[in-house]
Amino acid sequence: MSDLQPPRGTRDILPEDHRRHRHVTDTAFAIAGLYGYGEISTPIFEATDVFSRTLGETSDVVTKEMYTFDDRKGRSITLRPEGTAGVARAFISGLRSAPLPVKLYYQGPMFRYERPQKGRQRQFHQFGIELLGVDDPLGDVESITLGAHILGDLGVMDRVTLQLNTLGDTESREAYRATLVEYLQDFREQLSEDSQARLENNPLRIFDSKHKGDQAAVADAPLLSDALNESSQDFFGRVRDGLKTAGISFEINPRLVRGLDYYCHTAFEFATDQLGAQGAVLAGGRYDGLIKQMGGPETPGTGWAAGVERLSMMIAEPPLSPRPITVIPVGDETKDQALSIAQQLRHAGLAIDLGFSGNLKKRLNRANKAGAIAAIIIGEDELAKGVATVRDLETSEEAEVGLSSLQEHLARYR
RNA sequence: GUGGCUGUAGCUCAGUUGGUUAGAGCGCCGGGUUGUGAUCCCGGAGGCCGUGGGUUCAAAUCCCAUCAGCCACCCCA
Repeated sequence: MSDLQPPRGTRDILPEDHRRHRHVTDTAFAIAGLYGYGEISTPIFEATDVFSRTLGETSDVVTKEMYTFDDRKGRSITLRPEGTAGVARAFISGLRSAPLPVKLYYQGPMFRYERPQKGRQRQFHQFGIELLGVDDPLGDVESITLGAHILGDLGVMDRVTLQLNTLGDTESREAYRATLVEYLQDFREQLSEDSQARLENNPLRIFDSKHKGDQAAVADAPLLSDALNESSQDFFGRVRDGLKTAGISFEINPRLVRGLDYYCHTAFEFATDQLGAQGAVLAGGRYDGLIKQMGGPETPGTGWAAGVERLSMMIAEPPLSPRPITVIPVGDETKDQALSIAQQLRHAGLAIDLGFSGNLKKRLNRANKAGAIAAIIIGEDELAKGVATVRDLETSEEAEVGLSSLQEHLARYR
Protein backbone atom coordinates (compact mmCIF):
# COMPACT_ATOMS: atom_id res chain seq x y z
CA MET A 1 0.00 0.00 0.00
CA SER A 2 2.63 2.48 0.98
CA ASP A 3 4.54 1.50 -2.14
CA LEU A 4 1.57 2.57 -4.20
CA GLN A 5 1.50 6.09 -2.88
CA PRO A 6 3.07 8.69 -5.14
CA PRO A 7 6.29 10.22 -3.77
CA ARG A 8 5.95 12.81 -1.07
CA GLY A 9 4.56 16.09 -2.27
CA THR A 10 3.38 14.72 -5.62
CA ARG A 11 -0.06 13.58 -6.61
CA ASP A 12 -1.94 11.98 -9.45
CA ILE A 13 -4.15 14.40 -11.29
CA LEU A 14 -7.28 12.38 -11.91
CA PRO A 15 -9.87 13.25 -14.58
CA GLU A 16 -11.99 15.19 -12.09
CA ASP A 17 -8.96 17.27 -11.04
CA HIS A 18 -7.92 17.78 -14.62
CA ARG A 19 -11.19 19.41 -15.52
CA ARG A 20 -10.33 22.21 -13.11
CA HIS A 21 -6.67 22.22 -14.05
CA ARG A 22 -7.52 22.47 -17.72
CA HIS A 23 -10.08 25.17 -17.17
CA VAL A 24 -7.37 27.30 -15.57
CA THR A 25 -4.78 26.76 -18.29
CA ASP A 26 -7.26 26.97 -21.18
CA THR A 27 -8.47 30.30 -19.86
CA ALA A 28 -4.92 31.55 -19.43
CA PHE A 29 -3.88 30.38 -22.92
CA ALA A 30 -6.85 32.07 -24.55
CA ILE A 31 -6.26 35.39 -22.86
CA ALA A 32 -2.50 35.38 -23.37
CA GLY A 33 -3.35 34.89 -27.04
CA LEU A 34 -5.48 38.02 -26.99
CA TYR A 35 -2.43 39.97 -25.85
CA GLY A 36 -0.28 38.56 -28.64
CA TYR A 37 1.76 36.08 -26.64
CA GLY A 38 3.01 32.80 -28.11
CA GLU A 39 3.59 29.51 -26.35
CA ILE A 40 7.02 28.22 -25.44
CA SER A 41 8.01 24.98 -23.75
CA THR A 42 11.45 24.58 -22.29
CA PRO A 43 12.89 21.37 -20.86
CA ILE A 44 11.76 20.24 -17.44
CA PHE A 45 15.41 19.94 -16.44
CA GLU A 46 18.36 22.17 -17.16
CA ALA A 47 22.03 22.33 -16.31
CA THR A 48 22.13 23.26 -12.64
CA ASP A 49 23.90 26.56 -13.14
CA VAL A 50 21.00 27.87 -15.25
CA PHE A 51 19.19 28.19 -11.94
CA SER A 52 21.96 28.56 -9.39
CA ARG A 53 23.57 31.47 -11.18
CA THR A 54 20.37 33.37 -11.88
CA LEU A 55 18.17 32.85 -8.84
CA GLY A 56 20.91 33.91 -6.45
CA GLU A 57 23.41 31.69 -4.70
CA THR A 58 21.92 32.58 -1.34
CA SER A 59 18.25 32.31 -2.23
CA ASP A 60 16.23 29.65 -0.45
CA VAL A 61 15.30 28.02 -3.71
CA VAL A 62 18.92 27.42 -4.61
CA THR A 63 20.26 26.58 -1.18
CA LYS A 64 17.68 24.06 -0.08
CA GLU A 65 14.83 23.50 -2.51
CA MET A 66 16.33 22.24 -5.77
CA TYR A 67 16.06 18.69 -7.06
CA THR A 68 19.63 18.29 -8.26
CA PHE A 69 21.39 15.13 -9.41
CA ASP A 70 24.21 14.00 -11.67
CA ASP A 71 23.31 12.34 -14.95
CA ARG A 72 25.20 9.35 -16.29
CA LYS A 73 27.98 11.48 -17.64
CA GLY A 74 28.38 13.32 -14.37
CA ARG A 75 26.71 16.54 -15.49
CA SER A 76 24.83 18.33 -12.74
CA ILE A 77 21.16 18.50 -13.67
CA THR A 78 18.31 20.25 -11.86
CA LEU A 79 14.56 19.84 -12.24
CA ARG A 80 13.30 23.35 -12.87
CA PRO A 81 12.06 25.13 -9.74
CA GLU A 82 10.57 28.01 -11.75
CA GLY A 83 10.07 29.02 -15.35
CA THR A 84 11.81 32.30 -15.99
CA ALA A 85 15.42 31.12 -15.99
CA GLY A 86 14.72 28.43 -18.58
CA VAL A 87 12.82 30.82 -20.81
CA ALA A 88 15.67 33.33 -20.57
CA ARG A 89 18.11 30.59 -21.52
CA ALA A 90 15.93 29.61 -24.49
CA PHE A 91 15.71 33.24 -25.55
CA ILE A 92 19.49 33.54 -25.62
CA SER A 93 20.05 30.28 -27.45
CA GLY A 94 17.20 30.37 -29.93
CA LEU A 95 15.45 33.72 -30.10
CA ARG A 96 18.16 36.33 -29.81
CA SER A 97 17.65 37.58 -33.34
CA ALA A 98 13.88 37.66 -33.07
CA PRO A 99 12.31 41.10 -33.34
CA LEU A 100 11.65 42.61 -29.96
CA PRO A 101 9.59 42.49 -27.94
CA VAL A 102 9.41 38.74 -27.53
CA LYS A 103 6.17 37.77 -25.80
CA LEU A 104 5.95 34.27 -24.42
CA TYR A 105 3.78 32.15 -22.22
CA TYR A 106 4.38 28.69 -20.81
CA GLN A 107 2.73 26.03 -18.70
CA GLY A 108 4.12 22.98 -16.99
CA PRO A 109 5.40 21.25 -13.89
CA MET A 110 7.91 22.81 -11.51
CA PHE A 111 9.78 21.09 -8.71
CA ARG A 112 10.74 22.33 -5.29
CA TYR A 113 11.95 20.21 -2.40
CA GLU A 114 9.79 21.61 0.39
CA ARG A 115 7.52 20.23 3.05
CA PRO A 116 4.10 19.88 1.52
CA GLN A 117 1.07 21.60 2.98
CA LYS A 118 -2.13 23.12 1.69
CA GLY A 119 -1.50 24.74 -1.68
CA ARG A 120 2.08 23.63 -1.74
CA GLN A 121 3.54 20.52 -3.33
CA ARG A 122 6.93 19.31 -4.47
CA GLN A 123 5.71 18.94 -8.01
CA PHE A 124 3.25 21.63 -8.97
CA HIS A 125 2.26 23.46 -12.13
CA GLN A 126 2.71 27.01 -13.16
CA PHE A 127 1.36 29.09 -15.96
CA GLY A 128 3.54 32.11 -16.67
CA ILE A 129 4.33 34.87 -19.13
CA GLU A 130 7.51 36.71 -20.03
CA LEU A 131 7.73 40.00 -21.91
CA LEU A 132 11.27 40.51 -23.16
CA GLY A 133 12.77 43.65 -24.62
CA VAL A 134 10.48 46.27 -23.13
CA ASP A 135 12.13 48.69 -20.71
CA ASP A 136 9.09 50.95 -20.55
CA PRO A 137 6.90 50.76 -17.41
CA LEU A 138 4.06 50.14 -19.81
CA GLY A 139 5.45 46.62 -20.14
CA ASP A 140 4.91 46.02 -16.43
CA VAL A 141 1.43 47.45 -16.76
CA GLU A 142 0.59 45.13 -19.64
CA SER A 143 1.95 42.12 -17.81
CA ILE A 144 -0.07 42.85 -14.67
CA THR A 145 -3.15 43.68 -16.71
CA LEU A 146 -2.92 40.35 -18.48
CA GLY A 147 -2.70 38.59 -15.14
CA ALA A 148 -5.69 40.48 -13.82
CA HIS A 149 -7.64 39.65 -16.97
CA ILE A 150 -7.06 35.93 -16.44
CA LEU A 151 -7.97 36.08 -12.76
CA GLY A 152 -11.08 38.01 -13.71
CA ASP A 153 -12.20 35.42 -16.25
CA LEU A 154 -11.54 32.67 -13.74
CA GLY A 155 -13.88 34.46 -11.36
CA VAL A 156 -11.43 34.86 -8.50
CA MET A 157 -10.74 38.61 -8.66
CA ASP A 158 -13.06 39.31 -5.74
CA ARG A 159 -10.94 37.11 -3.49
CA VAL A 160 -7.49 38.46 -4.30
CA THR A 161 -5.75 41.76 -3.77
CA LEU A 162 -2.95 43.12 -5.87
CA GLN A 163 0.04 43.97 -3.72
CA LEU A 164 2.55 46.23 -5.41
CA ASN A 165 6.02 47.42 -4.55
CA THR A 166 9.18 48.61 -6.20
CA LEU A 167 12.68 47.41 -5.56
CA GLY A 168 14.20 50.33 -7.45
CA ASP A 169 17.16 50.16 -9.75
CA THR A 170 20.52 48.77 -8.75
CA GLU A 171 21.87 52.09 -7.60
CA SER A 172 18.92 52.81 -5.32
CA ARG A 173 18.89 49.33 -3.94
CA GLU A 174 22.61 49.25 -3.15
CA ALA A 175 22.43 52.59 -1.40
CA TYR A 176 19.41 51.56 0.60
CA ARG A 177 20.92 48.23 1.46
CA ALA A 178 23.84 49.97 3.16
CA THR A 179 21.60 52.20 5.27
CA LEU A 180 19.36 49.31 6.23
CA VAL A 181 22.25 47.11 7.32
CA GLU A 182 23.64 49.92 9.38
CA TYR A 183 20.30 50.62 10.99
CA LEU A 184 19.75 46.95 11.86
CA GLN A 185 23.12 46.57 13.57
CA ASP A 186 21.56 47.77 16.82
CA PHE A 187 18.88 45.09 16.57
CA ARG A 188 21.19 42.22 15.65
CA GLU A 189 20.55 40.38 18.91
CA GLN A 190 16.79 40.20 18.48
CA LEU A 191 16.86 39.03 14.87
CA SER A 192 16.10 35.43 14.02
CA GLU A 193 18.97 33.20 13.03
CA ASP A 194 17.89 33.33 9.41
CA SER A 195 17.68 37.07 9.40
CA GLN A 196 21.10 37.48 10.95
CA ALA A 197 22.45 35.63 7.96
CA ARG A 198 20.34 37.78 5.65
CA LEU A 199 22.02 40.83 7.08
CA GLU A 200 25.03 39.72 5.09
CA ASN A 201 23.51 38.49 1.87
CA ASN A 202 19.95 39.76 1.42
CA PRO A 203 18.89 42.26 4.08
CA LEU A 204 15.75 43.34 2.20
CA ARG A 205 14.19 39.96 2.79
CA ILE A 206 14.05 40.62 6.54
CA PHE A 207 10.96 42.69 5.77
CA ASP A 208 9.22 39.53 4.63
CA SER A 209 9.79 37.63 7.86
CA LYS A 210 6.93 36.74 10.22
CA HIS A 211 9.36 36.36 13.14
CA LYS A 212 8.36 38.73 15.97
CA GLY A 213 11.86 39.96 16.65
CA ASP A 214 12.43 40.60 12.98
CA GLN A 215 9.20 42.49 12.64
CA ALA A 216 9.95 44.65 15.63
CA ALA A 217 13.44 45.41 14.38
CA VAL A 218 12.13 46.43 11.03
CA ALA A 219 9.07 48.32 12.26
CA ASP A 220 10.68 51.74 12.27
CA ALA A 221 13.47 51.04 9.81
CA PRO A 222 14.05 53.42 6.94
CA LEU A 223 12.04 52.44 3.86
CA LEU A 224 13.30 51.67 0.41
CA SER A 225 10.64 53.94 -1.01
CA ASP A 226 12.34 56.90 0.67
CA ALA A 227 15.70 55.92 -0.75
CA LEU A 228 14.73 55.70 -4.41
CA ASN A 229 16.58 57.86 -6.86
CA GLU A 230 14.62 60.02 -9.20
CA SER A 231 14.44 57.67 -12.15
CA SER A 232 13.31 54.78 -9.95
CA GLN A 233 10.59 56.93 -8.43
CA ASP A 234 9.51 58.01 -11.87
CA PHE A 235 9.40 54.41 -13.08
CA PHE A 236 7.23 53.34 -10.19
CA GLY A 237 4.97 56.33 -10.62
CA ARG A 238 4.35 55.44 -14.22
CA VAL A 239 3.52 51.84 -13.35
CA ARG A 240 0.96 53.05 -10.80
CA ASP A 241 -0.53 55.52 -13.24
CA GLY A 242 -0.78 52.87 -15.91
CA LEU A 243 -2.60 50.52 -13.59
CA LYS A 244 -5.04 53.26 -12.64
CA THR A 245 -5.68 53.92 -16.30
CA ALA A 246 -6.30 50.23 -16.85
CA GLY A 247 -8.75 50.28 -13.97
CA ILE A 248 -6.82 47.84 -11.82
CA SER A 249 -6.84 48.56 -8.12
CA PHE A 250 -3.81 47.76 -5.99
CA GLU A 251 -2.28 48.30 -2.59
CA ILE A 252 1.26 49.50 -2.05
CA ASN A 253 3.02 47.00 0.16
CA PRO A 254 6.50 48.20 1.13
CA ARG A 255 7.20 44.83 2.73
CA LEU A 256 6.73 42.91 -0.50
CA VAL A 257 10.18 41.66 -1.43
CA ARG A 258 10.89 38.98 -4.00
CA GLY A 259 12.91 35.98 -2.93
CA LEU A 260 14.83 35.66 -6.15
CA ASP A 261 17.81 37.88 -6.87
CA TYR A 262 17.01 38.83 -10.43
CA TYR A 263 14.14 41.18 -9.68
CA CYS A 264 14.35 44.98 -9.90
CA HIS A 265 11.83 47.81 -9.99
CA THR A 266 8.33 46.35 -10.08
CA ALA A 267 7.43 43.51 -7.73
CA PHE A 268 3.83 42.40 -7.36
CA GLU A 269 1.67 39.63 -6.08
CA PHE A 270 -1.99 38.79 -6.37
CA ALA A 271 -2.63 37.44 -2.90
CA THR A 272 -5.51 35.64 -1.22
CA ASP A 273 -6.33 34.59 2.31
CA GLN A 274 -8.15 31.47 1.15
CA LEU A 275 -5.24 29.10 0.76
CA GLY A 276 -3.96 28.80 4.32
CA ALA A 277 -0.45 30.12 4.70
CA GLN A 278 0.03 30.35 0.97
CA GLY A 279 -0.97 33.80 -0.16
CA ALA A 280 0.32 34.18 -3.67
CA VAL A 281 -1.65 32.93 -6.64
CA LEU A 282 0.05 34.97 -9.35
CA ALA A 283 3.25 36.87 -8.75
CA GLY A 284 6.20 38.35 -10.55
CA GLY A 285 7.99 41.52 -11.49
CA ARG A 286 10.76 43.02 -13.56
CA TYR A 287 14.14 41.41 -14.15
CA ASP A 288 16.22 43.68 -16.36
CA GLY A 289 19.63 42.23 -15.56
CA LEU A 290 18.86 38.56 -15.93
CA ILE A 291 19.50 37.89 -19.59
CA LYS A 292 22.75 39.78 -19.66
CA GLN A 293 23.88 38.02 -16.53
CA MET A 294 23.30 34.71 -18.26
CA GLY A 295 25.56 35.75 -21.10
CA GLY A 296 22.99 37.14 -23.51
CA PRO A 297 22.49 40.62 -24.94
CA GLU A 298 21.32 43.24 -22.47
CA THR A 299 17.56 42.74 -22.60
CA PRO A 300 15.00 43.97 -20.11
CA GLY A 301 12.27 41.60 -19.00
CA THR A 302 9.10 41.51 -16.98
CA GLY A 303 6.65 38.72 -16.24
CA TRP A 304 4.96 36.54 -13.72
CA ALA A 305 3.96 33.01 -12.84
CA ALA A 306 0.69 31.65 -11.47
CA GLY A 307 0.08 28.47 -9.48
CA VAL A 308 -2.28 26.23 -11.43
CA GLU A 309 -3.17 24.05 -8.43
CA ARG A 310 -3.76 27.09 -6.26
CA LEU A 311 -6.07 28.62 -8.82
CA SER A 312 -7.81 25.28 -9.35
CA MET A 313 -8.67 25.28 -5.66
CA MET A 314 -10.22 28.72 -5.91
CA ILE A 315 -12.39 28.48 -9.02
CA ALA A 316 -15.99 27.34 -9.13
CA GLU A 317 -16.81 23.93 -10.56
CA PRO A 318 -16.16 24.22 -14.30
CA PRO A 319 -18.95 23.10 -16.63
CA LEU A 320 -18.98 19.53 -17.85
CA SER A 321 -18.37 19.90 -21.52
CA PRO A 322 -19.30 18.47 -23.78
CA ARG A 323 -22.03 16.43 -22.14
CA PRO A 324 -22.13 13.08 -23.86
CA ILE A 325 -25.01 11.28 -25.50
CA THR A 326 -25.24 7.62 -24.60
CA VAL A 327 -26.01 4.96 -27.16
CA ILE A 328 -27.71 1.97 -25.55
CA PRO A 329 -28.23 -1.28 -27.43
CA VAL A 330 -31.03 -3.49 -26.15
CA GLY A 331 -30.37 -7.16 -26.78
CA ASP A 332 -27.31 -8.82 -28.20
CA GLU A 333 -28.56 -8.64 -31.76
CA THR A 334 -28.36 -4.87 -31.83
CA LYS A 335 -24.81 -4.37 -30.62
CA ASP A 336 -23.21 -4.16 -34.05
CA GLN A 337 -25.73 -1.61 -35.20
CA ALA A 338 -25.29 0.41 -32.02
CA LEU A 339 -21.55 0.45 -32.49
CA SER A 340 -21.71 1.65 -36.04
CA ILE A 341 -24.27 4.32 -35.19
CA ALA A 342 -22.03 5.50 -32.34
CA GLN A 343 -19.05 5.70 -34.68
CA GLN A 344 -21.01 7.58 -37.29
CA LEU A 345 -22.15 10.16 -34.74
CA ARG A 346 -18.66 10.53 -33.28
CA HIS A 347 -17.28 11.27 -36.70
CA ALA A 348 -19.98 13.89 -37.00
CA GLY A 349 -18.48 15.56 -33.93
CA LEU A 350 -20.86 14.42 -31.20
CA ALA A 351 -19.59 13.12 -27.85
CA ILE A 352 -20.90 9.57 -27.62
CA ASP A 353 -20.75 7.08 -24.78
CA LEU A 354 -21.58 3.50 -25.54
CA GLY A 355 -23.40 1.55 -22.83
CA PHE A 356 -21.46 -1.65 -22.41
CA SER A 357 -23.31 -3.92 -20.05
CA GLY A 358 -26.26 -4.46 -17.81
CA ASN A 359 -29.93 -4.19 -18.54
CA LEU A 360 -31.56 -1.06 -19.84
CA LYS A 361 -32.17 0.22 -16.37
CA LYS A 362 -28.53 -0.08 -15.42
CA ARG A 363 -27.39 1.56 -18.58
CA LEU A 364 -29.69 4.51 -18.21
CA ASN A 365 -28.53 4.80 -14.64
CA ARG A 366 -24.91 4.92 -15.77
CA ALA A 367 -25.67 7.38 -18.51
CA ASN A 368 -27.24 9.60 -15.90
CA LYS A 369 -24.20 9.40 -13.65
CA ALA A 370 -21.87 10.13 -16.54
CA GLY A 371 -23.73 13.39 -17.02
CA ALA A 372 -25.25 12.38 -20.36
CA ILE A 373 -27.77 14.78 -21.82
CA ALA A 374 -29.64 12.20 -23.86
CA ALA A 375 -29.81 8.48 -24.55
CA ILE A 376 -30.30 6.76 -27.87
CA ILE A 377 -32.01 3.46 -27.32
CA ILE A 378 -31.59 0.91 -30.08
CA GLY A 379 -33.57 -2.29 -29.77
CA GLU A 380 -34.88 -4.84 -32.19
CA ASP A 381 -38.24 -3.09 -32.28
CA GLU A 382 -36.57 0.13 -33.37
CA LEU A 383 -34.34 -1.51 -35.92
CA ALA A 384 -37.31 -3.25 -37.48
CA LYS A 385 -38.81 0.17 -38.06
CA GLY A 386 -35.53 1.81 -39.05
CA VAL A 387 -35.65 4.20 -36.09
CA ALA A 388 -34.03 4.83 -32.73
CA THR A 389 -35.65 6.03 -29.54
CA VAL A 390 -34.07 9.26 -28.38
CA ARG A 391 -34.67 9.99 -24.74
CA ASP A 392 -33.91 13.41 -23.36
CA LEU A 393 -32.47 12.75 -19.92
CA GLU A 394 -33.44 16.15 -18.59
CA THR A 395 -37.07 16.23 -19.61
CA SER A 396 -37.62 12.46 -19.94
CA GLU A 397 -39.28 13.09 -23.30
CA GLU A 398 -38.90 10.38 -25.88
CA ALA A 399 -39.06 10.53 -29.63
CA GLU A 400 -38.71 7.95 -32.36
CA VAL A 401 -36.26 9.24 -34.89
CA GLY A 402 -35.43 7.71 -38.24
CA LEU A 403 -31.85 6.50 -38.37
CA SER A 404 -31.09 8.67 -41.37
CA SER A 405 -32.14 11.87 -39.61
CA LEU A 406 -30.58 10.98 -36.26
CA GLN A 407 -27.64 13.28 -36.73
CA GLU A 408 -29.89 16.18 -37.61
CA HIS A 409 -32.15 15.52 -34.62
CA LEU A 410 -29.20 15.43 -32.22
CA ALA A 411 -27.79 18.74 -33.40
CA ARG A 412 -29.75 20.41 -30.60
CA TYR A 413 -27.49 18.75 -28.04
CA ARG A 414 -24.19 20.03 -29.38
C1' G B 1 15.02 21.78 7.90
C1' U B 2 11.87 22.84 12.93
C1' G B 3 7.32 22.19 15.83
C1' G B 4 2.07 20.37 16.52
C1' C B 5 -2.04 17.07 14.95
C1' U B 6 -3.48 12.68 12.25
C1' G B 7 -3.25 7.59 9.62
C1' U B 8 -9.13 1.47 10.36
C1' A B 9 -12.86 -0.72 3.16
C1' G B 10 -12.65 3.71 -2.90
C1' C B 11 -14.82 8.00 0.56
C1' U B 12 -16.60 9.72 5.69
C1' C B 13 -16.02 7.48 10.14
C1' A B 14 -17.32 3.71 14.63
C1' G B 15 -14.44 0.18 17.25
C1' U B 16 -15.91 0.01 24.78
C1' U B 17 -10.63 -0.72 30.67
C1' G B 18 -5.67 -4.49 25.15
C1' G B 19 -9.56 -10.37 24.45
C1' U B 20 -11.21 -14.79 19.78
C1' U B 21 -14.15 -14.73 12.50
C1' A B 22 -12.93 -5.72 12.58
C1' G B 23 -18.23 -2.74 11.75
C1' A B 24 -21.71 1.26 9.61
C1' G B 25 -23.18 4.84 5.96
C1' C B 26 -22.10 6.37 1.11
C1' G B 27 -19.89 4.52 -3.36
C1' C B 28 -18.91 0.18 -6.51
C1' C B 29 -20.65 -4.68 -8.74
C1' G B 30 -24.90 -8.04 -9.46
C1' G B 31 -30.18 -9.21 -9.00
C1' G B 32 -35.72 -7.78 -8.31
C1' U B 33 -39.07 -12.18 -15.60
C1' U B 34 -31.94 -8.71 -21.31
C1' G B 35 -37.10 -2.55 -22.78
C1' U B 36 -36.61 2.64 -19.30
C1' G B 37 -32.71 6.90 -15.28
C1' A B 38 -32.16 9.96 -8.72
C1' U B 39 -36.18 6.10 -4.84
C1' C B 40 -37.19 1.00 -2.68
C1' C B 41 -35.92 -4.34 -1.72
C1' C B 42 -32.21 -8.45 -1.89
C1' G B 43 -27.24 -10.11 -2.56
C1' G B 44 -21.85 -9.44 -3.36
C1' A B 45 -16.85 -7.83 -3.75
C1' G B 46 -13.45 -4.92 -1.02
C1' G B 47 -9.29 -4.05 5.06
C1' C B 48 -2.57 -8.22 7.07
C1' C B 49 -6.45 -1.52 11.03
C1' G B 50 -0.02 3.19 6.78
C1' U B 51 4.77 0.17 7.34
C1' G B 52 8.53 -2.22 10.56
C1' G B 53 9.95 -3.55 15.30
C1' G B 54 8.87 -4.10 20.70
C1' U B 55 5.78 -5.14 25.38
C1' U B 56 1.97 -9.08 26.41
C1' C B 57 -0.89 -15.53 27.06
C1' A B 58 -3.36 -11.89 23.69
C1' A B 59 -2.36 -5.48 20.08
C1' A B 60 -6.50 -1.72 15.46
C1' U B 61 -6.04 -0.47 20.83
C1' C B 62 0.23 0.37 24.78
C1' C B 63 5.77 1.84 23.45
C1' C B 64 9.59 3.02 19.69
C1' A B 65 11.02 3.92 14.77
C1' U B 66 9.72 4.92 9.89
C1' C B 67 6.54 6.55 5.81
C1' A B 68 2.55 9.68 4.33
C1' G B 69 -1.19 13.61 5.00
C1' C B 70 -2.81 18.08 7.40
C1' C B 71 -1.46 22.75 10.14
C1' A B 72 2.14 26.44 11.40
C1' C B 73 7.30 28.29 10.96
C1' C B 74 10.70 28.93 6.87
C1' C B 75 9.83 30.24 1.89
C1' C B 76 6.94 30.61 -2.20
C1' A B 77 3.03 29.78 -7.33
